[in-house]
Amino acid sequence: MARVDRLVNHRRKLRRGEHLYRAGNPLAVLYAIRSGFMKTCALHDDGREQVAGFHMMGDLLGLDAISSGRHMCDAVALEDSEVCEIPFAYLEQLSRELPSLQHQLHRIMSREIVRDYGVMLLLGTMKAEERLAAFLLNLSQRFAARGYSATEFNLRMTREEIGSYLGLKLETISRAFSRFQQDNLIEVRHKHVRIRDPERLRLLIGQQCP
Amino acid sequence: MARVDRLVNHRRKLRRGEHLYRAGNPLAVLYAIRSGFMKTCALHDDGREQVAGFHMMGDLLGLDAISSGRHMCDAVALEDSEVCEIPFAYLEQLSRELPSLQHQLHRIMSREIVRDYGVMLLLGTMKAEERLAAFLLNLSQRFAARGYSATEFNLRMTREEIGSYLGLKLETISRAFSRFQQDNLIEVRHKHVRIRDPERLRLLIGQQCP
DNA sequence: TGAATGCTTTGATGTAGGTCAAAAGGGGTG
DNA sequence: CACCCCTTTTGACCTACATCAAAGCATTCA
Repeated sequence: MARVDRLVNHRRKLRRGEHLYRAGNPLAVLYAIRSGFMKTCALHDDGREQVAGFHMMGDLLGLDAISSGRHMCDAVALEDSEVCEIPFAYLEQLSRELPSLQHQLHRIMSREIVRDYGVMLLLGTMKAEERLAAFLLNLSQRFAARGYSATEFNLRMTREEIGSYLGLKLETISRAFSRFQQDNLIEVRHKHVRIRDPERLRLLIGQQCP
Repeated sequence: MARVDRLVNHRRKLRRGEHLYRAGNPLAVLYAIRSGFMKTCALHDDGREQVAGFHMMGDLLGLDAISSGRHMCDAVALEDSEVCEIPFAYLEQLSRELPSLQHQLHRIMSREIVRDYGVMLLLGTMKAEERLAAFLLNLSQRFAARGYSATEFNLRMTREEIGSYLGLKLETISRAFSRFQQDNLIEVRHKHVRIRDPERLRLLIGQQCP
């Protein structure tokens, strides 16, 4: 137990806008988010980039770096945040001795793979409003799982970042928000969102494509 | 060594069109492809599905099932194939004793995560012809890594399956193929592809979006 | 071998979302 | 408190891709 404690010993604070790591940085530690809100950005050679995920308390970051020993994306704090640094070599060593820790690590990596499949489905098959609905419900569910309100929260990211994640332009996000508000599905005012009708929002996914 | 051998002891043959596993099946074994060609399909509750990846000799399948203990996608043989079954519990056990095996497993899972980021970029930011070019170059590179020709190969999947993977309709794929052929980038005749100008194909990615 | 079936190509037309533009709202900073 | 800059909203227009349709080819299975 003391050794597991040592695993999560080291803290690091980040100011809003600060990078936790950048593509190309060598892998030394994984990061568990203790508080705050972050995004990861996948980058293409030609300079294009896309938000690959939004991350909050409890999420583990840096798994992309294990394959090559270097990070393959950027991680940026969207608000002041605190992470705890987990030396990867030590994590591997300890997980050899603790089967439950080992299994937990595998489950976390697998969960990330499954999440990615979900994003592919979203990007490959859904229409704009479906994507935004899925995004909002996903956020809602994750806030709820952490003890926050499922129906009322502040967005930490801009419309442009939401758009990047969903493969859409910021104007499209803005229009979709307005439409959801018109239809009494949600209330949006700038970064603040209240979900008024989660059920209809859920229904909206899947009904749009004939 | 003998114990590692035992890990990859069990073979299974699949006929073209046969399912290796389906979403919902409990996780028992992972699968290493020995020969043949497969696709995995992510599914959404509402029945929509999308090809999440194409897999060939040497690829490891089933990692999506570790998180929940059940498979989260379908795996289907696109031609007669042979896989070898790797009992997951035994793999975990053995990797506790063999650090290099453990690390290898982690790298493979991480590589899948990185691959998924690439697909997100493709689906989120690229135009139709860029996607197809990226797809062809990726296939080419993987065939080359396995000792096959990088410039000439047979597609095992239909236009519809390529389209599903790339978030496009089969007609769009067909038109893009025709256009590439006109421009002397490739020769296509049904399933047979010859890449005539890999360099220009590579250049094409990134030039399309202003 | 030949009929059946599934795949592919190509054309004509429609539309969701992108692009461009302008104005308004907020929040951080000096 | 006031300024500046970043973000957001909304409108008008445009384009890439989807959709619909029909014909042409392969592959398969009897």
